[in-house]
Amino acid sequence: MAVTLRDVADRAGVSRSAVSRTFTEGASVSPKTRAKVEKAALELGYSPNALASSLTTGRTKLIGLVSNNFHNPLFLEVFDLFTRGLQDRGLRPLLVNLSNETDPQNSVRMLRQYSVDGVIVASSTLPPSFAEAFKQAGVPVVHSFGRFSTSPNVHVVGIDNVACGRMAAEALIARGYRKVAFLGGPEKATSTQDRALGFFGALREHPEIEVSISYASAYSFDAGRVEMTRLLMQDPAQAYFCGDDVLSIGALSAIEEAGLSCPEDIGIIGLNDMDMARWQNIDLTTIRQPIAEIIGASIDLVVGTIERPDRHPETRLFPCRVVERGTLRPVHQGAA
Amino acid sequence: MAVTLRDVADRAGVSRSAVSRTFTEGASVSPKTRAKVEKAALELGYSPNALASSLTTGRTKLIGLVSNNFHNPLFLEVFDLFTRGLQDRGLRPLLVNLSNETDPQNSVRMLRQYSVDGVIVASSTLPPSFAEAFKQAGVPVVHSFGRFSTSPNVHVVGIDNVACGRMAAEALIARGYRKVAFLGGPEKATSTQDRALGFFGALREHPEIEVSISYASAYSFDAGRVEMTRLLMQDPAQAYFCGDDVLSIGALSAIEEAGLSCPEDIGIIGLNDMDMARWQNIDLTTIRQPIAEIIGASIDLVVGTIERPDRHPETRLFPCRVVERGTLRPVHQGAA
DNA sequence: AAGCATTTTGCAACCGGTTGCAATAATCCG
DNA sequence: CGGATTATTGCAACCGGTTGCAAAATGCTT
Repeated sequence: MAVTLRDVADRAGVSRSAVSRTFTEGASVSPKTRAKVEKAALELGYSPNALASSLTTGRTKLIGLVSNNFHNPLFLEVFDLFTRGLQDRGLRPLLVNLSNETDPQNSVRMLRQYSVDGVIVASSTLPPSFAEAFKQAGVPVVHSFGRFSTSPNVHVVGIDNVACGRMAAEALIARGYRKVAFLGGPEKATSTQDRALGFFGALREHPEIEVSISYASAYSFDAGRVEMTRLLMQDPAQAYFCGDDVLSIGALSAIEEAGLSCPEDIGIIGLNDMDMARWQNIDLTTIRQPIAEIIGASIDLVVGTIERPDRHPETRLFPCRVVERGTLRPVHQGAA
Repeated sequence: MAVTLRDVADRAGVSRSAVSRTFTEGASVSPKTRAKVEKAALELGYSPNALASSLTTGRTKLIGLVSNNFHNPLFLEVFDLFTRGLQDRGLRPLLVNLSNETDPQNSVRMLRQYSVDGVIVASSTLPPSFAEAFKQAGVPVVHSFGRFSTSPNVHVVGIDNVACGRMAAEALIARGYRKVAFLGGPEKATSTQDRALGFFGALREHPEIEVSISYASAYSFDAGRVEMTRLLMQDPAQAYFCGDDVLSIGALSAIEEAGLSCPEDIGIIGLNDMDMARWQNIDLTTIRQPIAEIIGASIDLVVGTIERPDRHPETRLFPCRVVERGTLRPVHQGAA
């Protein structure tokens, strides 16, 4: 069936070790035998079995990529960058979809059965304990898009959600809004809590500004739309900081449907800056998460931890910035 | 380090074979030894190494999932369904991102090194030769979202693009549009060509309707917007059949920006029915691809081919249907 | 209790590679 | 050219499992 080491060795008239060595970086083979082996390998169409070699080397170059965000368009970009980044380093992503799974143990067991070299948990909604379960099992792990912690148990890469909340508040203040609100994602998500913390923290210094809070049931278009529809029936704020871009677009839809317009009647600022946010018929003012940097750092960390497993857990947070578009009125208008 | 078969065997006081058999479906083990083994395994936290066993069984339960569509939101749904569907059958997707790759040989080699049991090529833009390269290499393969062929070399699952083109034309005719156009994706993509064929085929029976054709440079928002902007400066049609939903949204953006409105001034019908199409502020009339069925069938086929490798190549096409929303005027208005 | 059919079990070889070690070959040096 | 040094090579054991086969144990029948 498949052509093996032995076949090549026979045809080249050398030992199996010789063949193995020609395909092993930095092993000792004479140019002569190498040539013979390569010729035979080419003729037979041989390429070494990565799984068999992993048995002795202990490395599979497989990386578990675990996520539960298969409904947020941002994550298509995330998967794109992760797969490309891993491939560029000769690593292979084994994708795990956690959509209706909550217990980490199944994933841990499965990924250990496949001897993954490391795991990347890419999710802002999974609890820290999820990634920690991998660490517990002795698998190098980093939690991407995770929550900041001063004494982390695992590597965490992401953004400073508290700072983002503050940044959003400041953006609204600078534009002269006097009645603002936080329209968060699911209340229990730690990212939501952190952002609320920053948001209200910044506003505490501005007692003249009226603030309120509510939560959408999910980071989704529908949830954003439903919640904004509800808010509009009461006494809406002048501007909202929404949990993420998808939620924001749902809110925009509700605003439009109510015959109001943005930013004239109500301002919206989102978070993520997914590709779609720049589409001219959406044109969402939002806070940009530098996902390429986050993903690059995540890969660096997991690779680093594979090389030095005892490496100290580390948190890397990347700065975000407001991307000015069309759903918030310009700054100068609101100058006091 | 990791706990192995031998450790369990020692602790349970049985042979290694006994342990192996307890973890092998349908092997002969007495209840007594099974109990001993399970106890020991539990105490040690043992779970069998899938890769080691694949060496002898010849099955890895790894499936290569190959795609180059990491910028079309539809494919997030596609990846979600594929990963879930594969997981449900105990298979593991090894994701391969082909974004800037055109030569299949690298992917073939890599996936063979990992002894994948099968490969799913999920792409509407890759040529048939890509999937065929896997077949050539003896790897069971199915091309999802591929092109119809009467004598296929590999399994193909998708939609009948010619029929979709026809369906789009009929939808426009039924709504009384007298001047219609095809706004395709990249001209060289076979899906584009097939749809154009169906579109113009249906319109041939209606010589009273004026038709024209143009192509966007990619299946992307920007490309759709650019092309529609160009079209609007000339003598635009009353309605357009766009290559896909993303392209359509780009076109909508251009129409809106030109101060025109949809469907009053210009009608648009897309293709795919990705989740976003139903968002009320997009509300795109489109042709629905039944992606869940396509993906289910793809998985069935790849699994079937793994079991019977000599299975005859097969093409499965699923019917599409028009999803009535807000970017085409209603049917009755246009009744002759 | 003996005789026979069935299960259960362990041995050992094997899956496709890697690698330490000792033997062999090549190279260098005076 | 001989001896010392270094590079190359093959053997054999091993990685963590599976499996055919024959021996041992069990169950059944009379």
